[in-house]
Amino acid sequence: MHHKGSSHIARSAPPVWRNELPKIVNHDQRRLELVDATWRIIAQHGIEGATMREIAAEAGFANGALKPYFPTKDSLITFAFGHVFNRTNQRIAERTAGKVGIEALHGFCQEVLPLDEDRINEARIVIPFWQKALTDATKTELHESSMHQWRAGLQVHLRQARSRGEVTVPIKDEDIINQLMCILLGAQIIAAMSPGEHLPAQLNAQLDAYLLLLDPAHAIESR
Amino acid sequence: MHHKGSSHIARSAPPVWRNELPKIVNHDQRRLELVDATWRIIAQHGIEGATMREIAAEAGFANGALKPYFPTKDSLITFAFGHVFNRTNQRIAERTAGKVGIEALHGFCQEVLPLDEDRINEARIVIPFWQKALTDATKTELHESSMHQWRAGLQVHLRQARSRGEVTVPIKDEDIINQLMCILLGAQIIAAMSPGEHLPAQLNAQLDAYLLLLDPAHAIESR
DNA sequence: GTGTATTCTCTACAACCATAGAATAAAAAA
DNA sequence: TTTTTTATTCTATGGTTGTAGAGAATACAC
Repeated sequence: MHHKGSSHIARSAPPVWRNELPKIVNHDQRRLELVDATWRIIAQHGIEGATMREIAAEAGFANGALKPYFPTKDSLITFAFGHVFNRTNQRIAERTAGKVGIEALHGFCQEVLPLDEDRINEARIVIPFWQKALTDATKTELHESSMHQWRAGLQVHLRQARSRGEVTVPIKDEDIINQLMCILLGAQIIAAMSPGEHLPAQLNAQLDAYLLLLDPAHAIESR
Repeated sequence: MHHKGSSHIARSAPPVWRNELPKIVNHDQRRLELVDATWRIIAQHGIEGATMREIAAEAGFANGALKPYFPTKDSLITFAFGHVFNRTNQRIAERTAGKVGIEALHGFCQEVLPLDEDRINEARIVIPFWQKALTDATKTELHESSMHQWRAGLQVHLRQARSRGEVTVPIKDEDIINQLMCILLGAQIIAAMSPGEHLPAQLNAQLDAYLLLLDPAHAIESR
């Protein structure tokens, strides 16, 4: 009935109850494989096409093989969304490590903007997530915590940029952060809806132009 | 089998074939009522809860009563989305009539930003539409034509603002328009996901701050 | 090889959906 | 009133979904 894998942390220690139990597959790794298949299905056929059967087939299994790892569909989807968020946040952390001010802001945004196929797919997955979060309380929490995390990160970098004189514009930090959040989320929609029309170069130019706006003195000089 | 109502234009002229046919309900008006019920259902229970039965019940009818007016669910949903778009665009047209330059840009954006409950609900409906458009070709067309229409409108107002000296910043029009589009779409997401946290005053301040950025000389003066 | 715990496949089922169409009600016309 | 046309309800159907669980297949220990 119960499966032996923990929900998040791989317990490699063998159970001491009775003698050795052979444990063939790593449950947590399998979960990641399934999430990866889910990710592929959603990116390709949208969330409507992400049925348990489709996901199982994409992962190379039959209908009921998912249950020991995700007892319900909702648990799978929630886990998948969380995983995409975590991956994005990890990329952000790596990219901004050791950077400060405008450079950190720039790196942060570049890791969210849909500049390559992977991140365009992420955007295609995030949109169904927003839709789900609109009606599901637990997913709303996940979403809000992520958004607050991003805002906090942007806030730190923005303060540093201000103290370094890289941002001189007389606008409240709150408004700048809101603008940045909107630009990031809006770009995800635009690029997810019509990729090909909005190439990486355009998104980059748009971001650079905005960051340049934050130091008008410099912007005027560079005219 | 066939219903007599035209798809868009109310034909009040009685058919001359045979004798007078009594036509009790205005089909086009009924269609709008049904779209309104659909709108309410989606805003309240999300697109997942928008089943034919729910929509019919919300409109005060039984299950099969919708068919003479919308032969299929897809036709209803598509028509509903189109109607929301049209309503937004009409509001924009009214708001920007007789205005030019920055003032027109400001009015345009204010009619899209989710500043009141109606427009927050519109945002809640647009998100499922994006998700549908991701996999449905005809809806993608509807979306893209709308986005191009918005871009064209913004372009006109931006050019006027430039020629009036209200926008002096050395950034390509294309980039500014992209930024505005992202701000508008992003704000829809943010406000739809967590209304209450992002009040109209905040969104207004954010928009004003951005438009002020477009004329740095003026922004610096006002420091 | 034999036994055992595990993993997966396969079938089944109940719920729900969009849709179709017959049956019924209503309302105007004669 | 009676007839005719329209409008709506109601029931039925085929398909799809998530979930459950029995059984076969698998891999390890002895």
